[in-house]
Amino acid sequence: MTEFKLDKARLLRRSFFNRDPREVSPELLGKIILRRQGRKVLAGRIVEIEAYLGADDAAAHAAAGRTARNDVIFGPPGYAYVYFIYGVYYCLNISCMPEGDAGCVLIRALEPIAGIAAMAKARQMQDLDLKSSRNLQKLASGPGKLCEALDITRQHDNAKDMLSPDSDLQVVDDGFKTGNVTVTSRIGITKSAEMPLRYLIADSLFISGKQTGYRRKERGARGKQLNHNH
DNA sequence: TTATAGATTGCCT
DNA sequence: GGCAATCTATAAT
Repeated sequence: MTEFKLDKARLLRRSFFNRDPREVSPELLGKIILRRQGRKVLAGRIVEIEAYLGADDAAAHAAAGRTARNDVIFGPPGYAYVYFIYGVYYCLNISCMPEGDAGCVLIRALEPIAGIAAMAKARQMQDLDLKSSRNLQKLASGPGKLCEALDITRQHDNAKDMLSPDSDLQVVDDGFKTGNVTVTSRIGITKSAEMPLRYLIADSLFISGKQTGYRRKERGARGKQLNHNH
């Protein structure tokens, strides 16, 4: 588990997201999604991200052009794009690129670091032993799971500015440095499935998917280590 | 107006 | 590994 000090956390700058999602993704790993519920603070460190581009990316919601549903992706950077999938779950993205240009990053998995009991309750896991790492790994290790854990819905959170001091849904930096960033192809899509746009902290225990030794090994073998300076 | 696929998850065998 | 759950956008009638 990585440490987290709320008083050291600072909102990311707008310019951070005013770029291509492929540049944003590797740097966004290790940053924190913060949810305020009254006096309570729920937080998770980002350990897995996918980049979605514009017209050139058939898998992206933006590919078919601007609509009421995907409007946020074309808007200014740093805003939450929340969509409903399979009639069951919500997924959280953050808009990238200058206003008018499409691009976003899908937040795919979080390492829970604050408000864990509240997250467990939201996930209907309040009766489980939260000292068990196996159970902690189930809290937010997927795009649908993390939205449930942080109570993120389209109705309440779509088009919300995640860089505003007044927002109850923010992205912050507590100074944590990540290593071991790996890139693989994206999960669960059929179009443009070969593009290497999934970024993850390779040794994190909190990435999405079944937590079996086989899957872990396979993933590591297929992913490419990314060189980057921090 | 009706059909179908989808950036997922958890339960079933 | 298979598949149901169940809403939405978009394609096909």
